[in-house]
Amino acid sequence: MDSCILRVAIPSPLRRFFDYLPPAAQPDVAVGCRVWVPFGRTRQVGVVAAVADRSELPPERLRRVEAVIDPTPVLPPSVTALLYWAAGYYHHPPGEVWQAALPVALRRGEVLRPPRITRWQLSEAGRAVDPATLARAPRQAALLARLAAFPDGAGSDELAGEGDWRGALRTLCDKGWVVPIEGAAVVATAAQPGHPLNPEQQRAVDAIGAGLGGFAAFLLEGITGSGKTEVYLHVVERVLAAGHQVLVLVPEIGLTPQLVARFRRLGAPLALLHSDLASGERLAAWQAAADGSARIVIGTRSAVFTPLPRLGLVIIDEEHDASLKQQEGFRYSARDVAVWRARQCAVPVVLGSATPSLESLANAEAGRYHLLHLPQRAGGASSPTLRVVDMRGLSVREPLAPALETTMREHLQAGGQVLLFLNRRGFAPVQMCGGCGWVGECRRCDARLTLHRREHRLRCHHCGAEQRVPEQCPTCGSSELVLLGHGTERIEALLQERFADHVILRIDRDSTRRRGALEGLLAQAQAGHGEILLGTQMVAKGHHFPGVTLVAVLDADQGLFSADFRAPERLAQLIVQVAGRAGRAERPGEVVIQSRQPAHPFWSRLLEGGYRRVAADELAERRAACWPPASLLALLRAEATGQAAPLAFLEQAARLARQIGHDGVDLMGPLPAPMERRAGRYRAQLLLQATRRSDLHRLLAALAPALEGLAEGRRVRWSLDVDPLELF
DNA sequence: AGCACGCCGACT
DNA sequence: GTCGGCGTGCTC
Repeated sequence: MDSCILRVAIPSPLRRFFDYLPPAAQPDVAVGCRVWVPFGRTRQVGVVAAVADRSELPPERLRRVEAVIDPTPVLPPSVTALLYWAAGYYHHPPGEVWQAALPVALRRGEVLRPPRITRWQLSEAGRAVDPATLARAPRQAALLARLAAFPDGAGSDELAGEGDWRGALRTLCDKGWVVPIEGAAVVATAAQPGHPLNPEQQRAVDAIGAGLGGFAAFLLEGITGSGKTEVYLHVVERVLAAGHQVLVLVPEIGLTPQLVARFRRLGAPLALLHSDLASGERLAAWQAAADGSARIVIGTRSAVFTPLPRLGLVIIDEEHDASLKQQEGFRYSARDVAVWRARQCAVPVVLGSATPSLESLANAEAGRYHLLHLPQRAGGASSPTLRVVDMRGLSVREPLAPALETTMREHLQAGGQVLLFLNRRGFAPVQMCGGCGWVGECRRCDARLTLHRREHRLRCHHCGAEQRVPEQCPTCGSSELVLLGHGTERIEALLQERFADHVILRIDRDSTRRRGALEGLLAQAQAGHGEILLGTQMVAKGHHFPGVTLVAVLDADQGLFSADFRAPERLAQLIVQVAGRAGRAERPGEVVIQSRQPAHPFWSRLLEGGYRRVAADELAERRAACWPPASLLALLRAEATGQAAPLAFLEQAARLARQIGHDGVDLMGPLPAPMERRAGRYRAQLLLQATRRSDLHRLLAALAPALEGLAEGRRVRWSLDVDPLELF
């Protein structure tokens, strides 16, 4: 047989593989190995995706692989198969898909070495240091104290903390108090006993346990505090005992320190994979997963592609969370990829959430997922009560209803903490001239500028642009500038007046910009020092505030009238997740929702039937309106500095689609994006909708490669989003 | 994307 | 006379 052909995935936006001849000295190269290849006038790292015996190209056009980087494949056949599927499903260029599966160090062509990382240990001298001498170096003092708890040395996972902890660590090393040691990337810790299960938890563990050894998908719906994590842990113990690995996907690792800590207590070697790791650490963790030494792998989105030779179970925590979907470039859903992977590897997958996505609920209804329900809070804590406070009749300048203030005082008096939720940061979202009606608008976006009073800036929340706050109206010169609306900064100021004898902690992107500030504020809040906590999105996810007995949603109406068909689902999820912060301990919680639309049916559904009732009604509405999950979407987006180019490209795309034939697929648009101009670029989109997956795929399979050839495509930045979450 | 080629305008 | 703007072509 004549020499074989290597089909290589190369990072480029082109939707195809590239064929090469193997090096003359090495005719056999395995699928999954990285290779250096000449590509155009450059040199690239590619991954062998297939070995063929012939190429569609004439032999004289084939070039030769320059060097084979890996003696054995970095990607096993199972991951290669997963990537083929993902590239096909998302109609994304394979080179970028294969690249997404590799840690950055491997993308650059670095050679794999044994997975060892640096751990740090106190030296003799370090153990003798009197902490008092480090009073003016609090980070060094904190690190020393933490290191004392790890006699065998600690990795950066254990040491990461506030501010420039790496700098502090370097100083300690320079002083000779801390010494680096080379060690395995993952180490086992002492196992600690778990908690006993209640009957529902036990049923869930038994059901999942019965599914081990084959594919099955479980939707674990457990209200906050119902003990989902405990169910995971018990199943994981069984998987570990059978000698298998577990993959745990989480939306953001920073939000799940408690989850990670509890998995750690199982005592099995555990690797974390997330974007905050230095590239060497990430590579070491990836290798530990790939060589099987890490038994538990907890990671964010891209961890779904990690090689796991002994995979026995996949867990997706907070499966409804939008962070599981990549929002740029290769726009994959880590949840959906994970379910496919579990099926391919014949292992069970558990999707956990207190507020499951409508997609997953529909899958459960259709019998594709087994629904496991944890209806009660573990440990007998009672669920919070919800109530809507009518804001009608109250001046728009007043952000707090008197009834809410009264309730706040009651809870504070009883020693409870109060958590106020407002999804709008800054002082005021609009600055307007009382004389002529001028409002501060962003020069680069179709958006208003938010006033940030402390920094004395007008800031655009869409592109980050900043301006000085004008003293007078730039149009008419009037000095009568009024502020409309309330952001967290303004509510904070108001609370400081009305609740002068209480501590107020504001937790939003602005108050936590400094490194370590979030950890500090959270620690303070969780220790019970902050009597009133005020926060945005940030407080809705993950963190527990055991002292909170009252949660109030200050402006819940925003999501009620949005053009986005997912808005009600998101609003319900947000409110239920925020409500879950209350009454975690023995004290029952109370949740107050301020609304100027108290009669809206959404509220009665949520109050009477909880998340499940809202979800059921929304699902019915989606089916009536033929939105997902009753239909399938793909969104073709385009943006450019000029207004016409995106629309022209999409018109051309729509014409192509008609040429190809779009039976079973509706073309909606092209239309300018709801916020047409953002960061100086005009944006437009073409929505494709189908009831059958096969119809949509048939069209996209022909359309996506054809778009690459469009001249209009060179004048815009375009991308294809299969199963889009955001229609903007 | 990343790079090179080629064809037109405004400069030393 | 060139430097450089971006439209176009190509990548096994």
